[in-house]
Amino acid sequence: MAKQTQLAHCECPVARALEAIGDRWVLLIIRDAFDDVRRFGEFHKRLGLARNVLTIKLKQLVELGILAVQPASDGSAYKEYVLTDMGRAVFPIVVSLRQWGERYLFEQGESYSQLLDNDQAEQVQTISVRSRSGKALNPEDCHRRVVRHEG
Amino acid sequence: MAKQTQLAHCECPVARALEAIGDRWVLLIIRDAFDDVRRFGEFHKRLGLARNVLTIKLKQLVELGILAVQPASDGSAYKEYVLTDMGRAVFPIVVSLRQWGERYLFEQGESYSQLLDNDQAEQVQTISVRSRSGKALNPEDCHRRVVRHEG
DNA sequence: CCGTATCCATTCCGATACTG
DNA sequence: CAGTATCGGAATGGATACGG
Repeated sequence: MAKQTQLAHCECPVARALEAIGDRWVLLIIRDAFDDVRRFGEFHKRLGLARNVLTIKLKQLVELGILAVQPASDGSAYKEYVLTDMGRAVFPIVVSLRQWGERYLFEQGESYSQLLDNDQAEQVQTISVRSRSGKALNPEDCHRRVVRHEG
Repeated sequence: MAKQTQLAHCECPVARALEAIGDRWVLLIIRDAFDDVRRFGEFHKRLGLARNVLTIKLKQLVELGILAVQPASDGSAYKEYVLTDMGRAVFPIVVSLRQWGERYLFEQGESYSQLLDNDQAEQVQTISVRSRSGKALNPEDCHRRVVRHEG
């Protein structure tokens, strides 16, 4: 709790982001939401986590503004959880995690799921950090400076 | 433990990546390593976590191959922890977390640290997912397919 | 200054049972 | 099917004390 408060008020955006979504279940829920999963039971089935935990995580995500609750599209009595713009903006985080995992965490011959674009059915580009001019940047090509947020 | 094993053997690279580095402290240690922090005491001072915890996290990161241990560059008796190529490859993950945090987690007037490139001292590009042809892709423009890892 | 070992509080999570 | 309430075990992390 003390730690959470620290991070949440920290001026490092990385720390704040981790405070919000730096949680295994939360990121996996968002990953599945990108796969168009919307229903409680569907999340539950795919993730295999306890239902009470899922309840809590979904609630957190709604409070954070990452998911929004909608009436079910099929007319059933239940809710659906859909990504907001803020939630959809997590996409590059999930994809960069994915690409790093693909690259370093699989042995020869193991199978894994790849991300393809719908148009060409080709793998997406490997995400990289780029300068305004488009040059790929390594960690040592960058530095940090404190500024004031102007909306 | 049961959960960890599940995720670690899962064929989803996102899940595996989270299993490895989906931990607040771990990612914050890597973030500081990008800031050229190398020493135990320096990590400790900047992160403010308990020393025993730091010991464990550093050991994990070394085992994973994200950090490597070196003799101290200043001739002192102690170790230094430096990023490997695998560790440096985490850069886009940290930067995308940063950009998402900047965008959604700060109020007007709050200050935060920004990432600039050394050459032009301009903010880096906002990270996005792109097709081979360079087109920006939204989550719904993509799909997944299972393949076999060929080195 | 670096790192480890022990102890304890808290948190997290799964299993289960229950409600609508 | 969707969601809540309770409980117990496991893991996490902080404080502290100790050794290199």
